[in-house]
Amino acid sequence: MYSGVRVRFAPSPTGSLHIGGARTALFNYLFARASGGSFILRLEDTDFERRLAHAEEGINQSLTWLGLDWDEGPGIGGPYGPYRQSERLDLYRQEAERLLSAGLAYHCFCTPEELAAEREEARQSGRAPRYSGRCCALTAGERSAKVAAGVKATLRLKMPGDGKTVVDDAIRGEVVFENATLDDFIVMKSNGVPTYNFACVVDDAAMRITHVIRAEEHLSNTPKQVLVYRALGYEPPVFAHVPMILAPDRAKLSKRHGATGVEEFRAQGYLPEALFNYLALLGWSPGDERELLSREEIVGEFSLAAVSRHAAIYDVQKLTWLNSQYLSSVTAARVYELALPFFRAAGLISETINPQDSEYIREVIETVRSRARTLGELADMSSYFFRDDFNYDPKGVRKVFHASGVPALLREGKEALARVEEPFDPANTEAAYRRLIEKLGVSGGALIHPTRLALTGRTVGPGLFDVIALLGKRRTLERLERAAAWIIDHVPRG
RNA sequence: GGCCCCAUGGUCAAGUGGACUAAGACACCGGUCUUUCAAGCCGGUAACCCGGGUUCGAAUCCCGGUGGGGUCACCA
Repeated sequence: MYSGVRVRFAPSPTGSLHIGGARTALFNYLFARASGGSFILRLEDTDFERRLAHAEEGINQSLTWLGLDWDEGPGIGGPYGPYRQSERLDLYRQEAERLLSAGLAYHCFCTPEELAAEREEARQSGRAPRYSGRCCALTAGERSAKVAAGVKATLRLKMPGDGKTVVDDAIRGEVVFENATLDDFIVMKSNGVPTYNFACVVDDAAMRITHVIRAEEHLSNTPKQVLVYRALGYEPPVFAHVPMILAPDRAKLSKRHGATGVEEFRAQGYLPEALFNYLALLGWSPGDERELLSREEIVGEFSLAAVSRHAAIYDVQKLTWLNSQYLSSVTAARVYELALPFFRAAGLISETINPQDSEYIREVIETVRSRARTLGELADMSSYFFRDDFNYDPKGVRKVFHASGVPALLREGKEALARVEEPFDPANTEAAYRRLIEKLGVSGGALIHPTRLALTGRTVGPGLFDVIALLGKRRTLERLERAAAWIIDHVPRG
C-alpha cells in the first residue's frame, strides 16, 4: 500500500520519553501505518543548554521497546536527512536569508535583558507581553552602528498586524486566531541557531510532512508557524492536536507524579503490548466496547477523526489491569523471554541457564503468572522456588503456626509425602494429603495452611499441590522439617 | 491577565437531534468458586457542569456563565 502520507515524531533530547510523548509518537505511528504512509523520527536538538547526553539513545530504546518502528530518522537515514536539527543549520540559515532579503524578517538588536524588562513591565501593568517591533523601524545607519558596536542580532519575522490566521485541525476543526495578538517573534537566535517555531516549519516543509500530529500544548504556536509557511512560500500541512495526558491531580505530567516514563513502566514489568494498548485507548476508542486490542486491530481501525478532544487523566490501575490480562494470555515463550531479566534482577537465577533450569523456570512461570499483574510481581511471587532462605510471613505465623500441634502435623505431612511413589505430582501428593486429613480427622485447611507457610513463607500463592510438585520431594520434606523445628524454637507453647 | 482548547460516573470512554429509564471497562462494594490469594462468573453503587435559547423532541445544535487545561522565552 502506498500513500503520500508522511508524519513525524520530533522529540527534544532533553530527557527520557514520558507517556505523553509516547502517546503522541504512538498516534503518529498508528496514523502512518493505518494510511500506508511513512513515520519519521526527527531530533529537535537545537537547545545546546538543555540537551542531555544519552537522551537520544533513551528515546530510541523506549520507542523500539514499544514497537514503534520508524522509516526514516537519525541512525537509519532516509531521503530527507539529516534527521537531527543540529546537522541542518545551513538549511535554516538559507531559509532565514530568504526571509530577510524578501523583507519579511528583520534583525533585532535588543538584548535579552531589555526584552525581559519589557515583558516584566507589561506583565505588571496587566498587558499581554508582546515585542514592540521597535527594531523593525531602525534606519540603515542605526543598524550598521549596532553591528559596528558588535551587538549580536536575532532575526524576527514580521507579523501581519491585522486579519486572521486559521489553523486547519483534523481533530478540532478550524481554529481562528487574530493576527493582532501575535508579535514579531524570533526565528533565528543571535548565535545563528533557529528557534523551535522556525526550525520545525523549515523541516516539516523540507521533509514533505503532510500531517503534523502533536500535543495540544502546541496549538497556540500554530498560527505563528502557519505564518512561517506563508512567508516561506510553502503550503501548511494538516494539523492534528491531540489532547494532553494529565496526571491524576489534573496537572501536567512531571517527575513528582511518580512513574510517568516509558522506561520506568518497563522497569516495573509492564509489557510493551499492554502499554501500547493502554496508550491507544487514552484519547482514542474503536467506537465500541472492546478494550483488549492487538496492535494489528488498532492499526487497522485507527483514525484521527475518532480521537477525542479533551485531556485524559492516566490511570495506572487500568494499565495494571490490562497488563495482567496480557501477562496471563501471551504465549509461554513470550512471558519466559520477558520475565528472565526480572528473575535475574531479583537474584533468582544466574546469567547462564542450562536446559534443565530453563524448563524449571518455565514451569514456575506457568504456575505463578495468572496471579501476577507485572513482571516485577511475577519475579517476587516466584522467589521461594529459587531460594530456601526466606522468612515466614509474621502475620501468617500468628495465624497458622500458633495453633497447637502444628509441628507434629507438619511432620505427619512430611511422612505422608515421603511415602508418595513416583511421579511426585499434584495428583499423587494431593491424594496423600487427603488421606492424611481424613485419617487425622482435621479440616483440610488445618494441614494445608501451615504447609503452605512452611514451604513458601507466605499465606498466599498458587495451588498448594502445584507448589509441592514443583518444589520436588527433597525440598518439600526439608522445608516441612525446617518449619516444624522453627516453630518449636520460636513459637511459645500456649 | 490576553489568546486558544475542552467539559458524560472517582478514572478511561460509547454517544454526532428521537433506539437514553445514558453502553462498556478500570477502581470500589457484595455474592459465587476454592486449601489461600488472584483470576473467572453473577450482581450493585456511581455521570450528561450551570443558565438561557432553537426544536414536536437536546447529552447531542446555538449563546452566555462557570470550571479545568494549554500558551504567551534568543525552550522545544
